[in-house]
Amino acid sequence: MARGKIQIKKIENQTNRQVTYSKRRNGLFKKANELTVLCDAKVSILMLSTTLKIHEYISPSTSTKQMVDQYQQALGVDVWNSHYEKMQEQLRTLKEVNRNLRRDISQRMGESLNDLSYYELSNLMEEVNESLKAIRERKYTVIMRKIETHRRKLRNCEELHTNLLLEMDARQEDSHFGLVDNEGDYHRSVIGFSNGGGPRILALRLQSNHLSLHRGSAGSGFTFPLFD
Amino acid sequence: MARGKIQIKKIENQTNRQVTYSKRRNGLFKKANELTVLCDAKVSILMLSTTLKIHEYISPSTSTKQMVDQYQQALGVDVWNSHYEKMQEQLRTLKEVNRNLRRDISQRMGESLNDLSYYELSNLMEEVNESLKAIRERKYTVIMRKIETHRRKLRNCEELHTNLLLEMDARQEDSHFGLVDNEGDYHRSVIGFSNGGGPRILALRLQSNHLSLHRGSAGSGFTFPLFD
DNA sequence: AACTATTTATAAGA
DNA sequence: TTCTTATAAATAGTT
Repeated sequence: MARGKIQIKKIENQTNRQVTYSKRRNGLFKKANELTVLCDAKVSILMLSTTLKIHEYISPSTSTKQMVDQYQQALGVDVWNSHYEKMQEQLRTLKEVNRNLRRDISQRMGESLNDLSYYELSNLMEEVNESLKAIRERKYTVIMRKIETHRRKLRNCEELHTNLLLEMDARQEDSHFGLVDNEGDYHRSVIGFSNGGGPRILALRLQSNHLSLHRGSAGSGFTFPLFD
Repeated sequence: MARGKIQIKKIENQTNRQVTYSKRRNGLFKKANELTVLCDAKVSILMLSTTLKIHEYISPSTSTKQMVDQYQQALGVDVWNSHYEKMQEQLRTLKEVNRNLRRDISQRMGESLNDLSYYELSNLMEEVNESLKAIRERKYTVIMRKIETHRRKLRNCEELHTNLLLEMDARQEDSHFGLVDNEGDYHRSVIGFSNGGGPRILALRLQSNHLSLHRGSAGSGFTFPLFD
């Protein structure tokens, strides 16, 4: 159309093609806009290049959505159908699965049993019984681990307590000779256990007390009247 | 653009406007097609005139539906379809519910217990135990009803059997006097129990036999070694 | 991105 | 609507 006529066929030179694409795209959009204004029409253009880039023109008075909606209304063709149908199918399936899950769970909870035969009830009972065993076992594991942890904590605290008592005794004995020297030692020893200062000391004493009460009631071999 | 420059603004003369619309529409479509061929691109044009007529151009290698699908996929926006959005929301919710149900059911089956605390395990165990009780109770109800039904059937059959025997005896006795009169009676009495003819009689006998065997092994008070 | 010779589109008229 | 045609606009090839 300028500096020589061209054949309307694919431009093989890639660079050239992209330049032409860009120029003519602008031309097309400009024409579309002129049409929009001159004729009070609505235009929607979607373009997809070989590089898979999308460009669109849409008349200012409308939107692509509106255009497509009007298009499909006029043509009676649901452009969204494929998506829509897939989603509906998904919804149906999910609802079905959901229903089944609810029925299952309900039966496992001992409800909605009226439709089950004797055979099915037997199977269900067997299964629930197995589940109960599994849960009981897991509970047992958890409580055993807890006990072990507590026992270890207790041993640590006892040790701490003993050490503290020894420290106290030693300090009381030493205090007859002089306060200044031993104040340093006192601090260092406490810090060795609690690695903080001031308020921590009170906390330590309370903890130790608390645990020794436990020890008194439980003895060396624990009993668990509430569990199992 | 010819025979005089024009302003790009709405053409007020209606006829003129429609002529221009038609001409420029063709021009636009021609350009779109050239672009399609020259640059191997895909173009979709939707146009809506003031007279509410829809015109479209679509590159031969694609379809409007496909273009719109690709457009929305590329933009990742489905905002323009409220219905679609609602469905997506629904899907999300359902999936979430589903996940929760699965977790719940899984835990009730004694699986996936690792994340549960001791307290939760206790509650779960209590619940499953309650469920087990409910199922056992239901099972008991079902079996009791079955037994009752069987007992009733048995009683009926015994009665039937007795009546049949009596009939047989009576018939044998009567046969000394004449066959014709009593054949009618015989049929009536059998029909009274089986309301069919011929082959049914054999069936009745077998059933009666079958049940009497049961009675022999179970006695008057049933025992159910397999149940509960 | 800018230029420009040339082609193409099209406004107005028929 | 379509054809004609003078002229505006678009653009291919070049820089």
